[in-house]
Amino acid sequence: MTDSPGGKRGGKRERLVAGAAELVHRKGVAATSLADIAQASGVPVGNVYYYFKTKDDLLRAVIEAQVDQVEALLTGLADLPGPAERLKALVGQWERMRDVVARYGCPFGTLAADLDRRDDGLDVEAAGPIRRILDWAEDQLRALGAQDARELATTLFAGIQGGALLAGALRDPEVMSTQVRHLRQWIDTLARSRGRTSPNG
Amino acid sequence: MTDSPGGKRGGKRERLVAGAAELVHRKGVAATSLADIAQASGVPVGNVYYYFKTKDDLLRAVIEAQVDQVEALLTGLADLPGPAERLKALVGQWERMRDVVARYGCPFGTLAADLDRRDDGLDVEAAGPIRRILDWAEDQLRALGAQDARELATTLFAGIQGGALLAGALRDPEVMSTQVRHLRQWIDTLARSRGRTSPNG
DNA sequence: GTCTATAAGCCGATAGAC
DNA sequence: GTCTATCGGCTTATAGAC
Repeated sequence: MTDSPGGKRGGKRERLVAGAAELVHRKGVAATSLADIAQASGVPVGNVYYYFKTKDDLLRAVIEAQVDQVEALLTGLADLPGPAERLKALVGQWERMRDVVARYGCPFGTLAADLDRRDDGLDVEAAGPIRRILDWAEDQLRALGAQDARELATTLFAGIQGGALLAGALRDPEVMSTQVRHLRQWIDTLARSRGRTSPNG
Repeated sequence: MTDSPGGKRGGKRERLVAGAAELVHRKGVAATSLADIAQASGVPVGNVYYYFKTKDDLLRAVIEAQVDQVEALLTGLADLPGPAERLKALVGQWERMRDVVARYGCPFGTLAADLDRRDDGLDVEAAGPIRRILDWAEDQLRALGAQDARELATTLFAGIQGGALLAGALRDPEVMSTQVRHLRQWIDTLARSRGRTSPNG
């Protein structure tokens, strides 16, 4: 942030990415203009193109920031003693975000949903954060003794994303909390009786 | 639909609503222009405003069409012998739509997610189809003997919507199918042991 | 590196001929 | 009722002064 002369940037690139991430989350990709982002980031409109060649380039940077964010989250979870604790701490993240989620949805889910209607590469990239969480959850569930870890990870994360979508549509943070509580109980059940294949039964 | 002279309409209104529904599903609300809709519906651009005063008015008609669609679906399910059969037939709908869902998401979920970022009335209206399905599922689960029918309905539909979102993000119809299979098993478990409160355990 | 000014095109919405 | 032509505004992106 504090740059010496000759290479000074003033963190404008970072501010643009952060501003884009927030606006894209709140208004959606198509409804967010570069002018909006520039203004929210305190950067002149035309100057955006010095840091990002196109709007898609800026979106790519937002996705990369999300991937870093997920990576940092999962790294922090690694300290916890067991896979069940780690999985419950993961879903706890959406409990902590419940008010934002109930208003604008899950940042990862909404961005992926926004961009997966495309056909260029950006749709695949936008699924990165989700894919990373699924892979990690699969590892934890396997460590927990689950046979069909991938399917269980999908069901777990589908519960989170579906809960986030319904909480947003109904404008009710309680929906997210209820869903998180159910998923925590399910993880406990799974931890107690290892090797069970049915995620819901 | 078949009009006599003096009041002839040629079904243009219906074609506009159908075209708007399809394009809004595939490209999203903000990315779909009235010109796109008019062209897809075989109606001149300026003529759209004879049938709908604004773009939001047309969106409102799309939502109403979705509500009718949900109502027809649920009415068809009423013939089935028991609540468990009806619930399993409901989730079976997303299995049948799996290819579309894996490409463009669930029509109800994506439209609700698109519009719930707003603050005008349209965000609440867009949640109508989802709310209707939740209410119906709650009734079925209560008939099945569940104590916390509303929470179970939320968990069930969250599983569907989350599965649809993940299937879309990962571009994998199998994700939707796997999720539907899990939910069917869960309904069976629930039907066998009535009164259990935990949806996953 | 930073910023203003503006190009070129698409948007929702309107006016008015037929 | 139907359609063409078009307005004003906003969009992404660029040119070029400083």
